[in-house]
Amino acid sequence: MPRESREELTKERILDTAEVLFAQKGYRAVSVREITSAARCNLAAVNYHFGKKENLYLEVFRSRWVPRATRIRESFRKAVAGQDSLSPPKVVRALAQAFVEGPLSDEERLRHSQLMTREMTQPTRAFELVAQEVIQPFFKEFTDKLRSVQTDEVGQEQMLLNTFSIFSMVLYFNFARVAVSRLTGREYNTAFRARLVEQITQFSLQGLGVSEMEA
Amino acid sequence: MPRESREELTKERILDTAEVLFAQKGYRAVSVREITSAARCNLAAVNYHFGKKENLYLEVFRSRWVPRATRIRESFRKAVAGQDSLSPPKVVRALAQAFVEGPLSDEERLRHSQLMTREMTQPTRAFELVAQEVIQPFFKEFTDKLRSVQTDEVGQEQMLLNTFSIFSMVLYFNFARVAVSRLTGREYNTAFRARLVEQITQFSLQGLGVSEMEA
DNA sequence: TTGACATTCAAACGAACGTTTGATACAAAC
DNA sequence: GTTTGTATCAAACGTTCGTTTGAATGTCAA
Repeated sequence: MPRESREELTKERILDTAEVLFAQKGYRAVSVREITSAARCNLAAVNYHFGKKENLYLEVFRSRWVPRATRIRESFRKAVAGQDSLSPPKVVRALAQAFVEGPLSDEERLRHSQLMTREMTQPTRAFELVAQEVIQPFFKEFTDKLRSVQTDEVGQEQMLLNTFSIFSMVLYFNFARVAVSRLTGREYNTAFRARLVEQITQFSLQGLGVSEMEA
Repeated sequence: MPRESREELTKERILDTAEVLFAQKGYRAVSVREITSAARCNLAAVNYHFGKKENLYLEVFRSRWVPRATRIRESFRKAVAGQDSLSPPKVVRALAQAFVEGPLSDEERLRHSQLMTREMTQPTRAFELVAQEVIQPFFKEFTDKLRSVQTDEVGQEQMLLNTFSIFSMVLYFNFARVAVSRLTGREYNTAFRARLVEQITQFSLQGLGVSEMEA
């Protein structure tokens, strides 16, 4: 086997597998043995490639989660850049779409918000990474964009809280699928996701005090 | 020692301790040894009183979480019952207040939403309990109350999604304290909680399409 | 006082955990 | 052909886990 390509393969396989399992069950509930056997490699491979389990968890965020978040962000950026004339409804809808219907597959989306929710409820060393490299810049970009097209003056803190409100819906409708599905009786298929984008967009726009003239 | 009172004491101490630890760290991250030593009792006490660790977790929800949810619900019920004339703003504000400023202490509130968020992201056997005995009836009570004072006709599913939207904010501002505090630079004190109630109320009312004439 | 029952306790059980070790295989460098 | 460095592997390390055991303690009814 070539010296580097095969190393890469195993390492990548471990990262892919670990991300899925960590998202599904959480850090503590996943054993190194479970990861390595699912990734079809030896138990010692984790310690060889990452030193210890905790480093693997961090590397999952660095090499998988952050890039995915970047894809979402770029999806939002392109959506607003592609418009002739921008308006608050368009900006908000672009955000909701980027997260709920965006570039991610459905599995990816679930994994993404599961990992994120975990770090928000019980932050580990990965939270710093998430906050600094993703949440903070993304929040800034969104609020800046929104402020640039909003007519009435809105304070910094008010703007931030509004963003949190919108964000809470986006996150909730992703991570609380079980509860939402159970209570609405609807599955998370394409139609329902489109419905959720509509809900988030409309509710947020009105929440922001914007009349919904244009789509 | 009297035969029953002391049994109660140990059992109750275990439940209190277990709830705090489960909420903070999650089921897997808390060991039986950690619980029993924090509750100042013997390791075997958990298995004697609850059979096994999993049963203890369930009993925490039965004997601690559900009653607390009931207290929140009654706080909401009294708030709307105490009004002379009801209006959507009053109903929504009653909900936000019940959750964010309600009958719970700040620690209790955090514990409560931590446990709930955990069950929503990765449901265990406790989720059925939470869904059946708390979420479903509370959602029904809230939507019924809101529908009774709303002028325009709103469909069942739309109503449910609106409730989810409101609920997502309530939950998010509780469980994502770390992120919210970090990004707003504000601590979760009385003043900020009042600010959050205002945010949730106003955002939701507008989201519901209600003009905010009365407080 | 005696017997039955409830509760606590120290000690140990086997299983699973994260991590380490030393041997082995193999490709590239000399 | 020998050496060097990388990657994989089975096996074992010591620790911690949930659970069990059996003796000890205390309480109350008979």
